[in-house]
Amino acid sequence: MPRAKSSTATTTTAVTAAQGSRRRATGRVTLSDVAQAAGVSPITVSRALRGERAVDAALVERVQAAATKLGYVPDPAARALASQRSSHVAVLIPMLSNALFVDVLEAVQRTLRPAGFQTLIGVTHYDEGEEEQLLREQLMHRPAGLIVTGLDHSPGTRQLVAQSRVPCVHLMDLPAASTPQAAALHCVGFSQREAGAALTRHLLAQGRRRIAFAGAQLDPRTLQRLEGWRAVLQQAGLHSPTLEWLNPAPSSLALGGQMFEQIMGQHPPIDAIFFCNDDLAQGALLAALRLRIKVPQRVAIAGFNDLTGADQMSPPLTTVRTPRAQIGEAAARMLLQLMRGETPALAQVDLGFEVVRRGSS
Amino acid sequence: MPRAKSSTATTTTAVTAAQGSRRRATGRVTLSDVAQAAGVSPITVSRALRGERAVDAALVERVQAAATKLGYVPDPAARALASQRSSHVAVLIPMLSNALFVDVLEAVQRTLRPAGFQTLIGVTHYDEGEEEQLLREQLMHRPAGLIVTGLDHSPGTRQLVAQSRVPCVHLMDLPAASTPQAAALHCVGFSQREAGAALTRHLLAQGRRRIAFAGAQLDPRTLQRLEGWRAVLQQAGLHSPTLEWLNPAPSSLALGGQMFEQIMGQHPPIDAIFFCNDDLAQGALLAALRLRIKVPQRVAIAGFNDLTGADQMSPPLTTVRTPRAQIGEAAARMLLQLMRGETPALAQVDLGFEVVRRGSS
DNA sequence: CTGAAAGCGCTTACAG
DNA sequence: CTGAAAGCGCTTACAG
Repeated sequence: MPRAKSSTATTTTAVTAAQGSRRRATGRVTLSDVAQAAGVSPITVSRALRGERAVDAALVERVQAAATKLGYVPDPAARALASQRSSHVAVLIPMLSNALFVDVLEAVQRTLRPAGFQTLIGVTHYDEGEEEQLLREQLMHRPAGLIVTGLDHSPGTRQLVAQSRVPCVHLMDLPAASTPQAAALHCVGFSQREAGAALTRHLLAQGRRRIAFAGAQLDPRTLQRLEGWRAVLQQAGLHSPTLEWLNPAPSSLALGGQMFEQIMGQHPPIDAIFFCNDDLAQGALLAALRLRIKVPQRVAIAGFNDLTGADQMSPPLTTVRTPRAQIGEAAARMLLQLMRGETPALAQVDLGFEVVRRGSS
Repeated sequence: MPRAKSSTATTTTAVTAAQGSRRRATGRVTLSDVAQAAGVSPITVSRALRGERAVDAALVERVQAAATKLGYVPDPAARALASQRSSHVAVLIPMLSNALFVDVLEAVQRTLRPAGFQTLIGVTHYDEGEEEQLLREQLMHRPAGLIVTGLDHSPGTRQLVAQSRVPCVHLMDLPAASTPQAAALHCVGFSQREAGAALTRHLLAQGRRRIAFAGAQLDPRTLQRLEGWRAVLQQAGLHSPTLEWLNPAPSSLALGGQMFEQIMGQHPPIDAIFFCNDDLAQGALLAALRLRIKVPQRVAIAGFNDLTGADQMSPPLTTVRTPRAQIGEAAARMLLQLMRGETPALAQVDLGFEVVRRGSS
């Protein structure tokens, strides 16, 4: 019952208000409105609607009916203020122009949304400083969870994550060593190093001997593939630093074409090129067409990630298929568990990879 | 001064607390802490920090110094609850796998972030129902602004936007007719119809007479390009329904290849194909290589949007360059104005397009 | 130009 | 299993 501080002027209003549920200035339907309609206290409504157990089943039903009837919609801001936790999940990825991360994101969103979480996307542009700054901003919003790409971050970023105590899952990578602190990390990915090694072994098995590695962006995962390549070639006694072609510019079709042209000018001649990402490799394949260089006869070409178009090229591109959608989904599921306070069966999930042999090698 | 309900046991604590600023249970530095440190009231701190005028310059400085010293970070949830408005901007786009929208988004984020707004991305998958559902969820969060793709939406979506009274800017399109309600819309784009017509005129000018239109996804903007193409061909007396190849599946390289193969089987032969998006056209170019069909000798090929790789193809792809980054930025700027309560000089901004002639036509 | 009061709409302990 | 009280951290009128 509203206690109108009744001057005579306000009496009518007070009576009207007393008839229906009490209306706020904002006109919003609130928890109290639902409580009044259902004949229970607001806190019971809160519990019933959130599916908290320890509420009588009959009451839950009555409350839900009232909520539906009034068209009640919870206010996330009020919820966040009271509970010190929002329904946002912050996701940090390097670049949206790399189709890889679009697929990851799609899977993450598809998993998180039905559970009632909004995704807040931060694009770091492969820049540790920008990542830290983005994280700082996102943490202000008290996200319920965090998904970040990779395991290599600035000390500031690591500290922010730790201090925030927000559950966090890492994507696309696995810790190399099994140190105690590595074991504490939650992550879903595969061994980039192993994948690089496997593709290199494939090229060796095809009889290639002068296998170049062409890398762009030079982010941590690219460098791990490089390491895998290097280890295999060294073991075969076929490694030489002159086989390493590294360019810090972002990966793109055009850059792939340029690198291909450069590498093909090298003597003694290269007989295979492992590009660290499919867009580079596709660019190389297009350049080969322009330059009338036969692939794989003159040179074998392989890419990484099996992005759109890999199978459309002439010849179709040999590459490594990475389970990015599965990684996104598994990471989101693991995060969901962590946010519920549960402990995932496995803190570190290896989803593997697959060398896909096509015509280019 | 904290009024400790002092049992003897808590006395020490109370004294300690009285020395410093009063600490909340959460340990957060609040507006009140800053106020106390600066020797002013919380509301003055609020005003000073938000840069609201009508605060003495000297005070502003003192407040800012105190805030910095204490490491004060405003709580967005509290802010949103009190002001009924968050610092989120919701952005609705059809698909992240279309590179077009990645560029738009990048520009939007780059413009909005420095102004203190977080972007909430919703991917509609070109589905009106999903768009409406996403909008409903995002509106729960009381965004300060809204950016949506295109002008065609379900009645429910339109109503939600109108009822919410949240400032809204539309992307990528312009209203066709100048009805009063069209004039009330805020939008930044270009005429899809005109762009379709211009590209068709280009093909006609090259002497092509049997110009097919190959469209996928069949979203509103694709259909507008189709209309532009149709109008030009009809005027030239060269239109026939059999020239229209429409497929509702999502646009992709692979689909472009398939469509190309189908279209090339048609009699009498087609001498040019206008693909509604570059990925289709690129797929067609790749298929032409496989099938050894000469482009542009046997058939001219044109795309739309000038996406990555268009200039890398053999032959390079003729297409329409669309100013998507500029559109994203201009839309974000316009929204910024609207959110400040200002009226943009122009409610509808036409950023144009450009036919880029390359080797494929 | 500055402040005291009230309130935004929810949830967290604490009782019973 | 249910509820009354207090509080989350800010801003919106309303005064002066």
